[in-house]
Amino acid sequence: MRDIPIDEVTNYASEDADLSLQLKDIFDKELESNGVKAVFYDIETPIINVLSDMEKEGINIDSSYLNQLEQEFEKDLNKLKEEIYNQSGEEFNLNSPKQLGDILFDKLKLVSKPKKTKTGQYSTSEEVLSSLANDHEIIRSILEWRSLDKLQNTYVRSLPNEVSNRTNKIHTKFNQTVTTTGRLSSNNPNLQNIPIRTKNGQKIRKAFIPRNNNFELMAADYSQIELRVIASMSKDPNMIDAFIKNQDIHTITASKIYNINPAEVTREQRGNAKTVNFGIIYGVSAFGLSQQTNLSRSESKVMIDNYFENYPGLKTYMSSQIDFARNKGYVETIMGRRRYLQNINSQNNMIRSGAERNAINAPIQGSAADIIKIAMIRIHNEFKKQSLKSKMLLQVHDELVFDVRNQEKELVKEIVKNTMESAVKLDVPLKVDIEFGKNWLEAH
DNA sequence: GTAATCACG
DNA sequence: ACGTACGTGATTACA
Repeated sequence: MRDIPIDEVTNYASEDADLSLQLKDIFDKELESNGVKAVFYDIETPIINVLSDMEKEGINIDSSYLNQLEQEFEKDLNKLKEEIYNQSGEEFNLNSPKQLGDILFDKLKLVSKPKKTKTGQYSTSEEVLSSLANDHEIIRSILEWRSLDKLQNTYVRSLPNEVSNRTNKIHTKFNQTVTTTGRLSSNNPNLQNIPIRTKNGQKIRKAFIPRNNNFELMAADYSQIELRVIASMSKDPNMIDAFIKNQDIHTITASKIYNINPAEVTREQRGNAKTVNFGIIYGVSAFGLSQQTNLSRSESKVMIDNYFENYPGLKTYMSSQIDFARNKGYVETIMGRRRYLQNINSQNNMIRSGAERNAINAPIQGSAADIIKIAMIRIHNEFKKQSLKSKMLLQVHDELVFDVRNQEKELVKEIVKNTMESAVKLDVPLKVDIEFGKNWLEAH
Protein backbone atom coordinates (compact mmCIF):
# COMPACT_ATOMS: atom_id res chain seq x y z
CA MET A 1 0.00 0.00 0.00
CA ARG A 2 1.19 3.53 -0.70
CA ASP A 3 2.13 5.78 2.13
CA ILE A 4 -0.57 8.43 2.28
CA PRO A 5 -1.27 11.21 4.77
CA ILE A 6 -4.45 10.51 6.66
CA ASP A 7 -6.32 13.45 5.18
CA GLU A 8 -6.08 11.89 1.74
CA VAL A 9 -6.94 8.39 2.73
CA THR A 10 -10.67 8.78 2.21
CA ASN A 11 -10.02 9.24 -1.49
CA TYR A 12 -7.48 6.51 -1.73
CA ALA A 13 -9.67 3.74 -3.00
CA SER A 14 -11.43 5.88 -5.61
CA GLU A 15 -8.15 7.22 -6.98
CA ASP A 16 -6.44 3.92 -7.23
CA ALA A 17 -6.68 0.63 -9.05
CA ASP A 18 -9.84 -0.97 -10.39
CA LEU A 19 -9.86 -3.54 -7.64
CA SER A 20 -9.93 -0.84 -4.99
CA LEU A 21 -12.74 0.84 -6.88
CA GLN A 22 -14.80 -2.31 -6.85
CA LEU A 23 -14.01 -2.89 -3.19
CA LYS A 24 -15.02 0.64 -2.34
CA ASP A 25 -18.37 0.14 -4.08
CA ILE A 26 -18.96 -3.00 -2.10
CA PHE A 27 -17.94 -1.46 1.21
CA ASP A 28 -19.83 1.78 0.66
CA LYS A 29 -23.03 -0.15 0.16
CA GLU A 30 -22.40 -2.00 3.41
CA LEU A 31 -21.35 1.03 5.47
CA GLU A 32 -24.35 2.76 6.95
CA SER A 33 -23.22 6.37 7.33
CA ASN A 34 -20.52 8.88 6.56
CA GLY A 35 -19.25 8.40 10.09
CA VAL A 36 -18.88 4.69 9.64
CA LYS A 37 -17.19 5.29 6.30
CA ALA A 38 -14.74 7.69 7.93
CA VAL A 39 -13.94 5.12 10.60
CA PHE A 40 -13.36 2.51 7.92
CA TYR A 41 -11.35 4.59 5.42
CA ASP A 42 -9.61 7.09 7.71
CA ILE A 43 -8.89 4.91 10.72
CA GLU A 44 -9.27 1.16 10.41
CA THR A 45 -7.79 0.82 6.92
CA PRO A 46 -4.69 3.00 7.36
CA ILE A 47 -3.93 1.64 10.83
CA ILE A 48 -3.46 -1.87 9.44
CA ASN A 49 0.06 -1.05 8.30
CA VAL A 50 0.85 0.75 11.54
CA LEU A 51 -0.09 -2.30 13.60
CA SER A 52 1.70 -4.60 11.20
CA ASP A 53 4.90 -2.57 11.56
CA MET A 54 4.60 -2.60 15.36
CA GLU A 55 4.10 -6.37 15.38
CA LYS A 56 7.06 -6.93 13.06
CA GLU A 57 9.28 -4.56 15.04
CA GLY A 58 8.75 -6.37 18.35
CA ILE A 59 10.06 -5.38 21.77
CA ASN A 60 13.26 -6.38 23.50
CA ILE A 61 13.18 -8.01 26.93
CA ASP A 62 15.90 -8.90 29.40
CA SER A 63 15.44 -12.67 29.64
CA SER A 64 18.33 -13.32 31.99
CA TYR A 65 16.92 -10.76 34.39
CA LEU A 66 13.56 -12.52 34.23
CA ASN A 67 15.20 -15.89 34.89
CA GLN A 68 16.85 -14.39 37.95
CA LEU A 69 13.52 -12.95 39.04
CA GLU A 70 11.95 -16.39 38.62
CA GLN A 71 14.37 -17.86 41.17
CA GLU A 72 13.59 -15.07 43.63
CA PHE A 73 9.83 -15.49 43.23
CA GLU A 74 10.11 -19.28 43.47
CA LYS A 75 11.79 -19.03 46.88
CA ASP A 76 9.08 -16.72 48.18
CA LEU A 77 6.33 -18.91 46.74
CA ASN A 78 7.67 -22.02 48.45
CA LYS A 79 7.96 -20.22 51.76
CA LEU A 80 4.39 -18.96 51.55
CA LYS A 81 3.12 -22.36 50.50
CA GLU A 82 4.64 -23.98 53.61
CA GLU A 83 3.12 -21.33 55.84
CA ILE A 84 -0.29 -21.93 54.31
CA TYR A 85 -0.08 -25.73 54.69
CA ASN A 86 1.00 -25.31 58.31
CA GLN A 87 -1.82 -22.94 59.10
CA SER A 88 -4.46 -25.05 57.41
CA GLY A 89 -3.17 -28.32 58.88
CA GLU A 90 -3.02 -30.10 55.54
CA GLU A 91 -1.62 -29.94 52.04
CA PHE A 92 -3.96 -29.22 49.13
CA ASN A 93 -3.92 -27.71 45.64
CA LEU A 94 -3.69 -24.00 46.23
CA ASN A 95 -4.58 -23.42 42.60
CA SER A 96 -7.97 -25.01 43.07
CA PRO A 97 -10.51 -22.42 44.28
CA LYS A 98 -12.77 -25.36 45.13
CA GLN A 99 -10.27 -27.05 47.45
CA LEU A 100 -9.28 -23.70 48.97
CA GLY A 101 -12.91 -22.81 49.62
CA ASP A 102 -13.51 -26.12 51.36
CA ILE A 103 -10.49 -25.59 53.62
CA LEU A 104 -11.41 -22.02 54.53
CA PHE A 105 -15.14 -22.34 54.99
CA ASP A 106 -15.84 -26.03 55.81
CA LYS A 107 -12.73 -26.92 57.78
CA LEU A 108 -11.61 -23.63 59.33
CA LYS A 109 -15.12 -22.12 59.31
CA LEU A 110 -13.80 -18.59 58.87
CA VAL A 111 -17.31 -17.21 58.29
CA SER A 112 -20.79 -18.42 59.10
CA LYS A 113 -22.34 -17.48 55.77
CA PRO A 114 -19.65 -17.65 53.05
CA LYS A 115 -20.33 -15.93 49.77
CA LYS A 116 -20.82 -18.31 46.87
CA THR A 117 -20.24 -18.08 43.13
CA LYS A 118 -23.08 -18.53 40.70
CA THR A 119 -22.28 -22.23 40.41
CA GLY A 120 -22.64 -22.74 44.16
CA GLN A 121 -18.95 -22.96 45.02
CA TYR A 122 -17.50 -20.90 47.83
CA SER A 123 -16.05 -17.70 46.39
CA THR A 124 -12.37 -17.23 47.21
CA SER A 125 -11.90 -14.11 45.09
CA GLU A 126 -9.46 -11.41 46.11
CA GLU A 127 -12.39 -9.26 47.18
CA VAL A 128 -13.79 -11.92 49.52
CA LEU A 129 -10.42 -12.88 50.98
CA SER A 130 -9.37 -9.28 51.59
CA SER A 131 -12.46 -8.72 53.71
CA LEU A 132 -11.33 -11.65 55.90
CA ALA A 133 -7.69 -10.62 56.13
CA ASN A 134 -8.02 -9.68 59.80
CA ASP A 135 -9.78 -12.88 60.80
CA HIS A 136 -7.04 -15.39 60.19
CA GLU A 137 -3.31 -15.40 59.54
CA ILE A 138 -3.72 -17.73 56.62
CA ILE A 139 -5.61 -15.21 54.49
CA ARG A 140 -2.71 -12.82 54.14
CA SER A 141 -0.43 -15.66 53.09
CA ILE A 142 -2.93 -16.94 50.55
CA LEU A 143 -3.41 -13.52 49.01
CA GLU A 144 0.31 -13.00 48.78
CA TRP A 145 0.85 -16.47 47.29
CA ARG A 146 -1.94 -15.94 44.78
CA SER A 147 -0.64 -12.65 43.43
CA LEU A 148 2.94 -13.89 43.27
CA ASP A 149 1.92 -17.16 41.60
CA LYS A 150 -0.02 -15.16 39.01
CA LEU A 151 2.99 -13.01 38.21
CA GLN A 152 5.29 -16.00 38.13
CA ASN A 153 3.22 -18.12 35.75
CA THR A 154 1.67 -15.47 33.51
CA TYR A 155 4.70 -13.25 33.04
CA VAL A 156 8.05 -14.16 34.59
CA ARG A 157 8.13 -17.74 33.34
CA SER A 158 6.18 -17.23 30.11
CA LEU A 159 7.59 -14.09 28.54
CA PRO A 160 11.09 -15.51 27.83
CA ASN A 161 9.40 -18.35 25.92
CA GLU A 162 7.73 -15.79 23.65
CA VAL A 163 11.02 -14.37 22.39
CA SER A 164 11.49 -15.06 18.67
CA ASN A 165 14.54 -17.10 17.73
CA ARG A 166 14.90 -15.06 14.59
CA THR A 167 14.65 -11.52 15.96
CA ASN A 168 15.35 -12.01 19.66
CA LYS A 169 12.26 -9.90 20.41
CA ILE A 170 8.66 -10.42 21.53
CA HIS A 171 6.10 -9.93 18.76
CA THR A 172 2.60 -9.53 20.13
CA LYS A 173 -0.48 -9.42 17.91
CA PHE A 174 -2.68 -6.33 17.92
CA ASN A 175 -6.22 -7.34 17.03
CA GLN A 176 -8.45 -4.87 15.25
CA THR A 177 -11.70 -6.81 15.24
CA VAL A 178 -12.15 -8.19 18.74
CA THR A 179 -13.64 -5.51 20.97
CA THR A 180 -17.17 -4.10 20.88
CA THR A 181 -15.99 -0.52 21.46
CA GLY A 182 -13.21 0.04 18.93
CA ARG A 183 -10.31 -0.62 21.22
CA LEU A 184 -7.48 -2.88 20.13
CA SER A 185 -6.78 -6.10 21.91
CA SER A 186 -3.42 -7.83 22.18
CA ASN A 187 -2.53 -11.49 22.43
CA ASN A 188 0.17 -14.13 22.02
CA PRO A 189 1.39 -12.72 24.32
CA ASN A 190 -0.90 -9.99 25.63
CA LEU A 191 1.34 -6.95 26.10
CA GLN A 192 -1.55 -4.72 27.17
CA ASN A 193 -1.74 -6.20 30.65
CA ILE A 194 1.86 -6.16 31.83
CA PRO A 195 1.85 -5.57 35.62
CA ILE A 196 2.51 -2.15 37.15
CA ARG A 197 0.28 -1.75 40.22
CA THR A 198 2.30 -3.76 42.77
CA LYS A 199 5.97 -3.74 43.79
CA ASN A 200 6.54 -7.22 42.41
CA GLY A 201 4.61 -6.36 39.28
CA GLN A 202 6.86 -3.41 38.64
CA LYS A 203 9.85 -5.74 38.69
CA ILE A 204 8.35 -7.41 35.62
CA ARG A 205 7.86 -4.17 33.75
CA LYS A 206 11.56 -3.48 34.23
CA ALA A 207 12.30 -6.42 31.93
CA PHE A 208 11.07 -4.47 28.87
CA ILE A 209 14.07 -2.65 27.49
CA PRO A 210 15.26 -0.74 24.41
CA ARG A 211 16.92 -2.57 21.50
CA ASN A 212 20.41 -1.44 22.51
CA ASN A 213 22.41 1.24 24.31
CA ASN A 214 21.79 3.80 21.59
CA PHE A 215 18.08 3.71 22.34
CA GLU A 216 15.71 4.44 25.24
CA LEU A 217 12.09 3.55 25.81
CA MET A 218 9.62 6.41 25.74
CA ALA A 219 6.07 6.18 27.08
CA ALA A 220 3.44 8.75 26.06
CA ASP A 221 0.23 8.70 28.10
CA TYR A 222 -3.02 10.54 27.51
CA SER A 223 -3.98 12.14 30.83
CA GLN A 224 -7.61 11.41 31.80
CA ILE A 225 -8.64 10.94 28.19
CA GLU A 226 -12.00 9.32 28.94
CA LEU A 227 -13.07 12.05 31.36
CA ARG A 228 -11.98 14.68 28.84
CA VAL A 229 -14.05 12.92 26.19
CA ILE A 230 -17.15 12.83 28.37
CA ALA A 231 -16.62 16.46 29.39
CA SER A 232 -16.51 17.44 25.74
CA MET A 233 -19.35 15.22 24.54
CA SER A 234 -21.62 16.29 27.39
CA LYS A 235 -20.57 19.94 27.15
CA ASP A 236 -20.85 20.17 30.92
CA PRO A 237 -19.52 23.66 31.76
CA ASN A 238 -18.02 22.76 35.13
CA MET A 239 -16.10 19.74 33.95
CA ILE A 240 -14.93 21.59 30.84
CA ASP A 241 -13.79 24.47 33.03
CA ALA A 242 -11.71 22.16 35.24
CA PHE A 243 -9.88 20.72 32.25
CA ILE A 244 -9.33 24.09 30.57
CA LYS A 245 -7.73 25.31 33.80
CA ASN A 246 -5.67 22.10 33.91
CA GLN A 247 -6.92 21.30 37.41
CA ASP A 248 -6.75 17.90 39.09
CA ILE A 249 -10.15 16.57 38.09
CA HIS A 250 -10.56 14.23 41.08
CA THR A 251 -9.73 16.98 43.57
CA ILE A 252 -12.10 19.40 41.87
CA THR A 253 -14.82 16.76 41.82
CA ALA A 254 -14.29 16.11 45.54
CA SER A 255 -14.46 19.80 46.35
CA LYS A 256 -17.77 20.02 44.50
CA ILE A 257 -19.31 16.85 45.96
CA TYR A 258 -18.30 17.72 49.53
CA ASN A 259 -18.83 21.44 49.02
CA ILE A 260 -15.40 22.46 50.32
CA ASN A 261 -12.34 24.25 48.96
CA PRO A 262 -10.03 22.17 46.79
CA ALA A 263 -7.25 22.78 49.32
CA GLU A 264 -9.31 21.13 52.06
CA VAL A 265 -9.91 17.90 50.16
CA THR A 266 -8.52 14.90 52.04
CA ARG A 267 -6.91 11.87 50.45
CA GLU A 268 -9.96 9.79 51.21
CA GLN A 269 -12.32 12.35 49.72
CA ARG A 270 -10.24 12.57 46.56
CA GLY A 271 -10.20 8.77 46.40
CA ASN A 272 -13.98 8.62 46.61
CA ALA A 273 -14.35 11.32 43.99
CA LYS A 274 -12.00 9.38 41.74
CA THR A 275 -14.13 6.28 42.14
CA VAL A 276 -17.25 8.25 41.27
CA ASN A 277 -15.58 9.75 38.21
CA PHE A 278 -14.70 6.26 37.00
CA GLY A 279 -18.15 5.03 37.92
CA ILE A 280 -19.71 7.70 35.73
CA ILE A 281 -17.78 6.41 32.75
CA TYR A 282 -19.13 2.92 33.38
CA GLY A 283 -22.75 3.93 34.05
CA VAL A 284 -22.68 4.01 37.83
CA SER A 285 -25.28 2.76 40.31
CA ALA A 286 -25.41 3.55 44.01
CA PHE A 287 -24.89 -0.12 44.76
CA GLY A 288 -21.91 -0.40 42.46
CA LEU A 289 -20.32 2.64 44.03
CA SER A 290 -20.85 1.35 47.56
CA GLN A 291 -19.08 -1.88 46.52
CA GLN A 292 -16.04 0.05 45.33
CA THR A 293 -15.73 2.39 48.30
CA ASN A 294 -16.16 2.32 52.05
CA LEU A 295 -19.41 4.21 51.56
CA SER A 296 -22.81 2.77 52.38
CA ARG A 297 -25.44 2.48 49.72
CA SER A 298 -27.29 5.56 50.93
CA GLU A 299 -24.08 7.57 51.23
CA SER A 300 -23.27 6.49 47.70
CA LYS A 301 -26.63 7.72 46.51
CA VAL A 302 -25.98 11.11 48.09
CA MET A 303 -22.57 11.22 46.40
CA ILE A 304 -24.06 10.50 43.01
CA ASP A 305 -26.87 13.02 43.49
CA ASN A 306 -24.32 15.66 44.48
CA TYR A 307 -22.20 14.70 41.52
CA PHE A 308 -24.99 15.30 39.02
CA GLU A 309 -25.99 18.55 40.71
CA ASN A 310 -22.48 19.84 40.19
CA TYR A 311 -22.05 18.38 36.71
CA PRO A 312 -25.60 18.84 35.39
CA GLY A 313 -24.49 18.45 31.79
CA LEU A 314 -23.44 14.88 32.48
CA LYS A 315 -26.85 13.86 33.74
CA THR A 316 -28.68 15.16 30.69
CA TYR A 317 -25.99 13.78 28.40
CA MET A 318 -26.34 10.31 29.87
CA SER A 319 -30.14 10.28 29.51
CA SER A 320 -29.86 11.59 25.97
CA GLN A 321 -27.43 8.80 25.07
CA ILE A 322 -29.91 6.23 26.36
CA ASP A 323 -32.76 7.89 24.45
CA PHE A 324 -30.65 7.93 21.30
CA ALA A 325 -29.92 4.23 21.69
CA ARG A 326 -33.60 3.42 22.26
CA ASN A 327 -34.61 5.28 19.10
CA LYS A 328 -31.83 4.25 16.77
CA GLY A 329 -30.66 0.96 18.20
CA TYR A 330 -27.03 2.06 18.41
CA VAL A 331 -24.73 4.70 19.92
CA GLU A 332 -21.72 6.30 18.27
CA THR A 333 -18.28 7.75 18.97
CA ILE A 334 -16.96 11.18 17.97
CA MET A 335 -15.80 9.68 14.66
CA GLY A 336 -19.10 7.89 14.07
CA ARG A 337 -18.06 4.39 15.08
CA ARG A 338 -21.21 2.52 16.10
CA ARG A 339 -22.09 0.03 18.76
CA TYR A 340 -25.45 -1.63 18.22
CA LEU A 341 -27.42 -2.40 21.37
CA GLN A 342 -29.85 -5.22 20.75
CA ASN A 343 -31.09 -5.20 24.34
CA ILE A 344 -31.71 -1.50 24.85
CA ASN A 345 -35.51 -1.99 24.80
CA SER A 346 -35.54 -5.35 26.60
CA GLN A 347 -38.38 -6.05 29.04
CA ASN A 348 -35.84 -7.62 31.39
CA ASN A 349 -34.58 -4.96 33.82
CA MET A 350 -31.16 -6.39 34.28
CA ILE A 351 -30.54 -6.92 30.59
CA ARG A 352 -31.86 -3.49 29.69
CA SER A 353 -29.77 -1.82 32.40
CA GLY A 354 -26.72 -3.55 31.03
CA ALA A 355 -27.43 -2.16 27.57
CA GLU A 356 -27.94 1.29 29.07
CA ARG A 357 -24.53 1.16 30.71
CA ASN A 358 -23.10 0.14 27.34
CA ALA A 359 -24.88 3.12 25.75
CA ILE A 360 -23.03 5.40 28.14
CA ASN A 361 -19.65 3.65 28.18
CA ALA A 362 -19.15 2.63 24.53
CA PRO A 363 -19.03 6.16 23.06
CA ILE A 364 -16.53 7.22 25.73
CA GLN A 365 -14.22 4.23 25.52
CA GLY A 366 -14.67 4.11 21.75
CA SER A 367 -13.96 7.81 21.20
CA ALA A 368 -10.76 7.49 23.18
CA ALA A 369 -9.86 4.56 20.92
CA ASP A 370 -10.62 6.66 17.80
CA ILE A 371 -8.38 9.43 19.09
CA ILE A 372 -5.32 7.32 19.85
CA LYS A 373 -5.69 5.43 16.56
CA ILE A 374 -5.70 8.69 14.58
CA ALA A 375 -2.60 9.78 16.49
CA MET A 376 -0.88 6.46 15.75
CA ILE A 377 -1.51 6.77 11.99
CA ARG A 378 -0.13 10.31 11.87
CA ILE A 379 2.88 9.50 14.04
CA HIS A 380 3.67 6.49 11.88
CA ASN A 381 3.49 8.64 8.75
CA GLU A 382 5.68 11.34 10.25
CA PHE A 383 8.32 8.85 11.39
CA LYS A 384 8.43 7.42 7.86
CA LYS A 385 8.55 10.84 6.25
CA GLN A 386 11.53 11.80 8.37
CA SER A 387 13.15 8.35 8.05
CA LEU A 388 13.52 8.07 11.80
CA LYS A 389 15.22 5.08 13.38
CA SER A 390 12.90 5.38 16.38
CA LYS A 391 9.90 3.06 16.28
CA MET A 392 6.45 2.79 17.79
CA LEU A 393 6.27 -0.53 19.65
CA LEU A 394 3.14 -0.83 21.75
CA GLN A 395 -0.31 0.65 22.31
CA VAL A 396 -1.97 0.19 25.69
CA HIS A 397 -5.31 1.96 25.18
CA ASP A 398 -4.25 5.42 26.36
CA GLU A 399 -0.50 4.96 26.08
CA LEU A 400 2.02 4.56 23.27
CA VAL A 401 5.46 3.04 23.84
CA PHE A 402 8.41 3.86 21.58
CA ASP A 403 11.98 2.70 21.13
CA VAL A 404 13.77 6.02 20.64
CA ARG A 405 17.24 6.57 19.23
CA ASN A 406 19.28 8.84 21.48
CA GLN A 407 19.89 11.48 18.77
CA GLU A 408 16.17 11.62 18.05
CA LYS A 409 14.86 12.04 21.59
CA GLU A 410 13.83 15.68 21.44
CA LEU A 411 12.42 15.43 17.92
CA VAL A 412 10.42 12.28 18.65
CA LYS A 413 9.08 13.67 21.89
CA GLU A 414 7.84 16.77 20.10
CA ILE A 415 6.26 14.87 17.20
CA VAL A 416 4.51 12.43 19.50
CA LYS A 417 3.27 15.02 21.98
CA ASN A 418 1.98 17.39 19.33
CA THR A 419 0.38 14.69 17.25
CA MET A 420 -1.37 13.00 20.16
CA GLU A 421 -2.62 16.28 21.63
CA SER A 422 -3.95 17.53 18.29
CA ALA A 423 -5.40 14.26 17.00
CA VAL A 424 -8.92 15.66 17.30
CA LYS A 425 -10.37 18.97 18.41
CA LEU A 426 -12.47 18.70 21.54
CA ASP A 427 -14.05 21.32 23.78
CA VAL A 428 -11.26 20.58 26.26
CA PRO A 429 -7.52 20.26 25.66
CA LEU A 430 -5.97 16.83 25.31
CA LYS A 431 -2.95 16.38 27.56
CA VAL A 432 -0.10 13.92 27.05
CA ASP A 433 2.63 13.06 29.54
CA ILE A 434 5.90 11.74 28.14
CA GLU A 435 8.82 10.11 29.88
CA PHE A 436 12.00 8.28 28.90
CA GLY A 437 13.74 5.42 30.62
CA LYS A 438 16.14 2.54 30.20
CA ASN A 439 13.18 0.23 30.77
CA TRP A 440 9.38 0.43 30.57
CA LEU A 441 8.99 1.02 34.29
CA GLU A 442 11.38 3.96 34.27
CA ALA A 443 9.51 5.48 31.34
CA HIS A 444 6.52 6.06 33.63
C1' DG B 1 -15.35 -26.47 26.90
C1' DT B 2 -16.64 -23.63 31.00
C1' DA B 3 -15.78 -21.46 35.38
C1' DA B 4 -12.95 -18.92 38.48
C1' DT B 5 -9.45 -15.80 39.18
C1' DC B 6 -6.65 -11.83 38.25
C1' DA B 7 -3.26 -9.02 35.18
C1' DC B 8 -4.11 -4.29 32.51
C1' DG B 9 -6.65 0.38 30.71
C1' DA C 1 -38.21 -6.57 44.38
C1' DC C 2 -33.99 -7.31 41.95
C1' DG C 3 -29.13 -7.49 40.73
C1' DT C 4 -25.73 -4.22 39.39
C1' DA C 5 -19.98 -0.56 37.40
C1' DC C 6 -16.93 -0.69 31.16
C1' DG C 7 -13.45 -3.24 27.94
C1' DT C 8 -9.89 -7.17 27.31
C1' DG C 9 -6.45 -12.20 27.63
C1' DA C 10 -3.87 -16.00 30.24
C1' DT C 11 -3.74 -19.58 33.50
C1' DT C 12 -5.53 -23.37 36.06
C1' DA C 13 -8.86 -26.78 37.60
C1' DC C 14 -12.37 -29.80 36.55
C1' DA C 15 -16.38 -31.98 34.40
